[in-house]
Amino acid sequence: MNDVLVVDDDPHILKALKITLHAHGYNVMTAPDGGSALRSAAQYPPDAIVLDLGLPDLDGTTVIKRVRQWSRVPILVLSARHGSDDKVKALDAGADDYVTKPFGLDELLARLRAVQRWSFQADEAPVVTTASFTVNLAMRQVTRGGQDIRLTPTEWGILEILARNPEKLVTQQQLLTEIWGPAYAKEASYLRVYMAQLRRKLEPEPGNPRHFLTEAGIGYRFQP
Amino acid sequence: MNDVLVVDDDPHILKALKITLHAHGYNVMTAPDGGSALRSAAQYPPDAIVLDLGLPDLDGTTVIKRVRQWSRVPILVLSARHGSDDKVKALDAGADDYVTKPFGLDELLARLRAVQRWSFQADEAPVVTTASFTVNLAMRQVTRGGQDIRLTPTEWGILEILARNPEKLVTQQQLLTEIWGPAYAKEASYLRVYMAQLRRKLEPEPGNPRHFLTEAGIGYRFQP
DNA sequence: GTGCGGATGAAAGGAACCTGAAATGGCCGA
DNA sequence: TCGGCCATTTCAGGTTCCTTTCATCCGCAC
Repeated sequence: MNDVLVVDDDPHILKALKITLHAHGYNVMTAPDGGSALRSAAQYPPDAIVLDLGLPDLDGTTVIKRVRQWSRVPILVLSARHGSDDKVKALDAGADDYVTKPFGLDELLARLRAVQRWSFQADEAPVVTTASFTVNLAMRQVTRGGQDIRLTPTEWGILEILARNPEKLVTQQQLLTEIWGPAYAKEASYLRVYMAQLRRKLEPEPGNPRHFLTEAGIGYRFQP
Repeated sequence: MNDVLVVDDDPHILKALKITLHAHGYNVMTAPDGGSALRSAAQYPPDAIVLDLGLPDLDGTTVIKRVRQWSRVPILVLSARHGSDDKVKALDAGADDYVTKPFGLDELLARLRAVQRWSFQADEAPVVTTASFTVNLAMRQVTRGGQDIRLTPTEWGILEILARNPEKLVTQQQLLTEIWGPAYAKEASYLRVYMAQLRRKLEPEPGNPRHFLTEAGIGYRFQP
């Protein structure tokens, strides 16, 4: 709930914002231009975007419109331009707030809190179903034969990644780095422990898995 | 969807705003001070409020807080004061945007559209009922066996978030950042204190909760 | 058939973490 | 001054995680 993507072409401002936001508990990602901002937002969807309008590659409103095609994440625009024309365009493109430079950091933080208040409860409900169980990603809930299955945080982390990539082969490194961090990329035995627990809780026949398939030496595949 | 309540003590501004907004398709109600604004908003709930901070009777942030006790209607603040302190206070009291005078009418209209975008989708059931108690989100009231239950502001904040997301798993971070701010995202022990108080007040068997379920290491789930 | 290496699944123990309950001091408004 | 609310800490009990060990399985070369 605290991932913020900050987009600005000035590295000094980028750094200053990163430090300030981090000091207030946000987990900050940065991008220096529109293209990388869009890529970053697609790969790691943030919970808010702070966007400078004066980018080297893309027009600011273009970035807003592109993001709005697939996400309703709150967008807070920073700009040096005071013209009301720019403000109207950015806001109507889908921005949620517009702050002109220079701005107070207190104000920026307060506005960030304000735009985040709304978004918190507005996300979609993707559901993945198999013959044996159902995974509700938004509710973070797994049901099997009408019964709720209790999963530990680590078990859920693995299941979530697999369920978001059905039928795709997910490598051990991907899972390890996502859940334990890059330093654990070689600890494949951890995966075996938790895959076994997932199978025990969800597979009808844990010894002969039908949904969590092992690809020896490479990774795992989730078969709905 | 177009009823706007405009609050300002200057009759000229009031009239000018009324004409402008009306010309853009809004149905405008007006109030010259905080007291009548609150009465008007309660009697004819508007779809947005444009609020001048410099009112003769009540402090602006007081008006915002009072409205927020029972409504999430978008509030757009107008003010002559540029100080960031006023902005932060108003935004944290529950305002959705803050415009300093003098402002362009185009900008005001664009910001009004921006804050209204969110409220479109926010018409959830204002009353949540469980086997043991009833939560009235709009009236900020909890009843149990016909008796009103008194909740402290923090307790209510937590209950409100959980009740607006029934059956969904709400993470500790979500609760902490919503209520205490992002900097407190790690203080999970605060949550335990207030969840225990909520359970004591609302659960039939506080030691064995049926409605406020703990998901160890992740968060809490509200089961109606 | 036999031996071998790499990888897998099962099991287990202690460490680390999470939880609910309770208690304390500070702050603020009545 | 008092009472209510809040922030913060401590503690015991329980759960989850990390890590290692061991038997098994599979493909492959000899």
